[in-house]
Amino acid sequence: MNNNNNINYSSLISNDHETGSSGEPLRIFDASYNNYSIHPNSYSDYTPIPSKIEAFDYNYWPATNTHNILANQTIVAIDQAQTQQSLNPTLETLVPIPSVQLSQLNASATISATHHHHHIHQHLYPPTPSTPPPTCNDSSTWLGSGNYQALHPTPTPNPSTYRHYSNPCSFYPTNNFYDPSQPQWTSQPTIPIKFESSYSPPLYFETGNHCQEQTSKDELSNSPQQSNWLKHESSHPNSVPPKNLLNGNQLTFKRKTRTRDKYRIVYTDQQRYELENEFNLSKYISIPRKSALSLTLSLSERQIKIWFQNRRAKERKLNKKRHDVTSSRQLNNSNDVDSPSDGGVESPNYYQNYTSHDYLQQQQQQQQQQLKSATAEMDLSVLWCLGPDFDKQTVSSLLNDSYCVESGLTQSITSNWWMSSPSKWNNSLMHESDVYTPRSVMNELEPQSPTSASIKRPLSDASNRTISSRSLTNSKPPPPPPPKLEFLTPVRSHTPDIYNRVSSSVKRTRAAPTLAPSSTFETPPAQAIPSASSAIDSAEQVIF
DNA sequence: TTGTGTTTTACGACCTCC
DNA sequence: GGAGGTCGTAAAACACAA
Repeated sequence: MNNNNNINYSSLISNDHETGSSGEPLRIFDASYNNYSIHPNSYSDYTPIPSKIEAFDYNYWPATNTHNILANQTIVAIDQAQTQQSLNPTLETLVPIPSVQLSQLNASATISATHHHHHIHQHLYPPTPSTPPPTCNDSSTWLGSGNYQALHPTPTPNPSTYRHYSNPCSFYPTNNFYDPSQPQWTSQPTIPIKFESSYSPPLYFETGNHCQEQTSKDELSNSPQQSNWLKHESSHPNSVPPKNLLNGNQLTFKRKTRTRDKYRIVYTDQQRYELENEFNLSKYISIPRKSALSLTLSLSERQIKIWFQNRRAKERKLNKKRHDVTSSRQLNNSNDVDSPSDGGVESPNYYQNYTSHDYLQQQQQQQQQQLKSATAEMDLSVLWCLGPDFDKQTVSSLLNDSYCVESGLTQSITSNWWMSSPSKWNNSLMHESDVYTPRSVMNELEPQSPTSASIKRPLSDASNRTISSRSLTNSKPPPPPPPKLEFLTPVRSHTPDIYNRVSSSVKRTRAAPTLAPSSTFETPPAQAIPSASSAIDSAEQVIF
């Protein structure tokens, strides 16, 4: 399979290569990031969260306002100096740090290793942290006084002993570094590094044991022997690997298995939140966006890609579940229309009949029950901003954080805080060329019509590639969007239903490939973006 | 505290497209 | 052949009832 891949491990680390190759400079967080509060989609169903799996369903994740909260310029202002001081000069040169530079950049050694087979192309766990792991008391981490993780109740295990790889503190890079206690924590240069050689030109490579824990099978399969063993090992977990896999040389091969305790990490709420935001805006991440998110969240691009894959799978699962429930309901509908036979899953009709008033009421009840605290008078829109997947303590902590409330939360619900129209944006704050911008903002800036998008985002953007290429062979119009459901949110979205960029109805199915490949392959960017883009265009015409 | 079910990361196999 | 897609699944992390 990939036996002939003689990986030059000395050339695996580079700075963000994709950015350079794509021609689209990285956009680091921008102050205007905070300004976007348009709920990214008008897919406004509401689910009373009967189960956790429904939490993100129908995309009522409050992309905008949560951004407002968590990336609030005021909140992170304190961090600016520290962050920029600690940033390495290279990064500063490449990406002028905006005021809302996410401060994890100073340790954003998002490093992924080479892979040479399919999507095994990126290490998930970079081997070389650039700085010692920050402590949870590190004031230079997220959100300054609104320190995110300080608000997050995730316990802080002893790094030397913790076995679960929840972030020991707020720093994202800890997600990527399995073992912060390793000596290299203190011995490596402070260089944010990406480690994904599928695109990257070689810069340098740090050999040593730090790669051992994080290297995947395929990535290490640089010899037939190793490959064969790894293949064999997958079915014989207890077999003994060849010696050269254990301690052969500097590249001490040690398989990363799924059976070892170091199996997966848990993303922080902030990371998940950003990913959810991106997902709400587009079910498929483009290469530039992936690169930007990678840098911003200190996750490898592979992690982001896999997260999106898993997220789509979750969406499909939910849709299927919903469809099944709807079908069963229809069967039983003649006898008992109101029978609560959903088991917690709502039909589309349910969503349609579920008004925002109901939502607010239920949200209020839920939160009052959950918090059981002085938050009885909380502004529901604040809670809404936090999204469904923030745990109760996080919500409570944020609500009780006066700094947060004063600087971000309350602002997020005011009508004039968010400048919904791009024309209102301060151009001095928007330098898209060097500033990471949420996709929702990008959408406002760059309506992704098939023409303009493909021009503005050339080759590196897979979405646009598919727009320009696949759409040529796909004469079938995109499927009609599902019925939109009204959901009056505290900040009413202007954005059209980007959800419909991905239509599960055109999903390619392996079991029944009855349609022509060009029309059955799930290529949402190709099939859906044009319609969504035109909708965006028309929506912006309304806005302006 | 423990058992159990669910959700979240991550991977492998296999697919299509370019 | 490489990219990213889905699908199925492993296993950690988590939630919650008993």
